[in-house]
Amino acid sequence: MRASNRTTGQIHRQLLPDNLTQSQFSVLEAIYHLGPLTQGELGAKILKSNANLTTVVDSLERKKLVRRDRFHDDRRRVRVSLTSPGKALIGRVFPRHAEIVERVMTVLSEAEQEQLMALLKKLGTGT
Amino acid sequence: MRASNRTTGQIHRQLLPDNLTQSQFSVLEAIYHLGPLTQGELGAKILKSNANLTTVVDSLERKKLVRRDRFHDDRRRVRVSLTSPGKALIGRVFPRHAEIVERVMTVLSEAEQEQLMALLKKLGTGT
DNA sequence: ATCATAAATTTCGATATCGAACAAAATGAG
DNA sequence: CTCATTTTGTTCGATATCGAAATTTATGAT
Repeated sequence: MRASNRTTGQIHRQLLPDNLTQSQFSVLEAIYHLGPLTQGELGAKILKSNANLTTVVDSLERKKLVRRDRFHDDRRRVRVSLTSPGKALIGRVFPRHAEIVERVMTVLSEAEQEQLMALLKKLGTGT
Repeated sequence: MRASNRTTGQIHRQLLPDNLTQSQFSVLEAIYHLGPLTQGELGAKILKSNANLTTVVDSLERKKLVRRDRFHDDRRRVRVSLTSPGKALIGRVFPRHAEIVERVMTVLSEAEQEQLMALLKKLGTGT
């Protein structure tokens, strides 16, 4: 938990000036790199509940950073995509984010990073 | 994050029947094993802000699981200690908790657990 | 003794976050 | 086709959680 807090803490701090929470950032980043996604898909991606996704996407929509559209062929599903301000924002913020993650992780050598990934993968999937 | 979620998720699930959140449990557990602590000390221990500790201790106090006393020699500080129902509850819940952590962690061998601890310690302290 | 500063806690305002209950839409069995 | 079931998302009620401002108490310098 301490390692996790330290890492996400630094990530969160760099998002503050842009008034983004970690979840909001994660949603923007997911769409930025994967293209428009369903709320369900976003939930799976950022490891949050569907109920929570409703709230987070609401807040992003209020800020005009994303747009919601119903699918024509399955009207239960919502397609979440970036607006141009949203695209501009994440395009500006993401590089700094990548730098920070990079910097935090350089506490460990390449080999150690690989080891850590392997161990956490085991622990995370339970296999 | 996935590893952290899986672990804390299982911990949280076992606390649900007793209406305890993870933070509430962490506070009870800390006092149970270390004796009465200050809210500041509790915050440092469970890695949460002082503001948050006020809320968590409030909820535990409402349930009569802990007691708050001001120190006589420094009335700014609050001493948080277990009531007898609190002691009974944590005494009952903790063993199950330990089992679950144990079970989750046995996905990794002893050696792997040591490795993981060492790597996370580095990452967590930034050294 | 007095006052500026520091420390511990609380309050405030804003989101996050979840589980459960609900609504709407799709699907599949007969 | 029709109804039960499943899927997707929303709403509701509760707590967590933080940073910043406020409050109370202690401390140290003069």
